[in-house]
Amino acid sequence: MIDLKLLQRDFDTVKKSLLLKKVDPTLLDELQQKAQELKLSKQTYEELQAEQNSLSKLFGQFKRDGKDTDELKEQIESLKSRVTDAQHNMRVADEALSSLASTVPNIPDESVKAGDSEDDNTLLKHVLEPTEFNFTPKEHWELAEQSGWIDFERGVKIAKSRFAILRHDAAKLERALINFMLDFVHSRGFDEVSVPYIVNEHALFGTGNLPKFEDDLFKIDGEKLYLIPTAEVPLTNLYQNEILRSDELPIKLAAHTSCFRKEAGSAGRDTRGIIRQHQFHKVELVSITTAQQSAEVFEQMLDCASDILTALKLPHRLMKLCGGDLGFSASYTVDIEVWLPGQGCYREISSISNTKEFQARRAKIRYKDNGKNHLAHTLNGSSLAIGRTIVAIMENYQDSSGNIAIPEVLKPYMK
RNA sequence: GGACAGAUGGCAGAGCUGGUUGAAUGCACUGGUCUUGAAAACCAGCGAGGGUCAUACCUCCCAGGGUUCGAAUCCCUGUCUGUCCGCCA
Repeated sequence: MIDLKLLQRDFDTVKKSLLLKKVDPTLLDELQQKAQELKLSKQTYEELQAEQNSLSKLFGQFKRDGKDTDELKEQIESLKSRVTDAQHNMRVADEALSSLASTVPNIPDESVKAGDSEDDNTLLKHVLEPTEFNFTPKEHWELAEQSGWIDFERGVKIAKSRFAILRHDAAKLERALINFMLDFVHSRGFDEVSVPYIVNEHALFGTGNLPKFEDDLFKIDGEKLYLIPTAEVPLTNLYQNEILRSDELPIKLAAHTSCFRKEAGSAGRDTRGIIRQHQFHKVELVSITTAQQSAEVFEQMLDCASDILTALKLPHRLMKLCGGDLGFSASYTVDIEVWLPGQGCYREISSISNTKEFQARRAKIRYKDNGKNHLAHTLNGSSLAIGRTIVAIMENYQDSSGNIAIPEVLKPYMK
C-alpha cells in the first residue's frame, strides 16, 4: 500500500513517480479525492460519536441520582439517525478508498529510470564472460531428449501442459542444487525456514498478490486458500501484524519451496523446455529490516544470488529494472540474468526487490525503535530458481556429443 | 467428519450478575535511585490505530451482525484454537 499521507502532502511527486510505473493518472486524482472524502466523513462521524458518548454518560449519572431521563432520552434518540447516516457515509468512503488504494503499485525509488519494457533496463555488470564453444551449443530441450533428463510427455499426461518430469541425474541435480543453495545462503546469514505451500488470502494481500493478481494463482476449490506463487508470501507474512524490537532486525530468512503459477497471459511464451512451468522449485530469500538497513541488506541479497551463480561458474549479468518493468510491490529491483548458450541469450534466473514499506503497510509489520513504532522494510529475492539453474547448467556444461558435466561445487551433493 | 471447551494488551491472566475498565495483577520491557560493575531491592513509565502544532476527541478486548441511552461483558452468525472420538502420512 502506498503512503496515503504522502499522497496528500506531496501529490505531484507521488504522481510523477507513479507515472514511471504506467499508473493511470486519473486514478491518482481519484485516490486523493477519496482520501479527502474519508477524512471529512470520518470527522463528522467522530464528532457525533463524541456527543452520543457524553450524553450516554450523563444518562448513567441521571439514573444514579434518580433524576428524570425522559428529555435526555429524546435528545439521544434524535441524534441516533444522524449517527447512523454519518457511519454509513464514513464506511462507504472507507471502502471506496481502500479498494482503490489496494490496487495502486508501490512508488519507484528515485534511482529507477524511466522505460517501457525490459529493453530499457540498465546493465549494472557482467560476471564471467559467456563460454566459447567450438561447436554449436544445443538448447536444453534438445539435450534433454538425448539424455532422457526431462520427460515432457508424461508430465502433460498426469497433469497438463507446462508440467514436466525430471529423471535420472536431472532429478538428482535438482536435489543437489536445492541443498547447495540452502547451505550457501546459510553461510551468508540467512536462517532456513520450512513453510506451508498453501496460504490464505490475507497473506496474499500482505505481499501484494491479491486482490489484483488473483488470475496468476492456483486457488483451492471451495476454500479461501491458494498455492504459493513464491516462498516470499509465507516468509514475509511470518511477521504480519507484529511489532518487532529493532534489535531483532534485520531478520534474514531463506526457504526452499515449490512455486505454483498459472502463467495466465504468457500463452505461447517459452512453451518449449522448462523455462516457464506451472510448478518449479526455488530457494527464496526474504529480509525484514529497519528503514536504515534495507539498502545494505539488498546488496547482500544481490551478492548472495550472484555469488551462487559464480560458484557454479555460470556467466550472468545484473540488470536494474526500469519503471515500466518493475513489479507491483517493488520500489526497486535488480534482475540476474544467466547466459544460455543454446538459446544464445541471457534469461532471468533471479529477481531481488526492495519493497520498502509497501508490503509492511499492507501486512502491518512494524518495529519499535526508541519507544516509537515504525513500518519495517521488506525485501525478497530468488537465490535461485532451481529449474532455470538446471537449464543453465545443461546449456553451459554440454560437450560436443551432448553430455552434460556436473559443476565442481555440486559434486559432493551428487553422491 | 462427530462432541465439548475457549478466543482479553509482548506473554501469562482477571473482568464477563452491562455504566469513571482501554481494561486489575504478575512477568517481560524502558528510564531512574542504589552499586566499582552486575544482580537484588525500590521509584516511575509502559497496548495499537486515527486525529491535532500540541491538547481535546474517535476507534479497537477474534471477525461480522443484533439488543440497549450505554456492551470486553447479553443474543445470533462466522473464523480460528484446544481436548476427546473417528480417519490418516
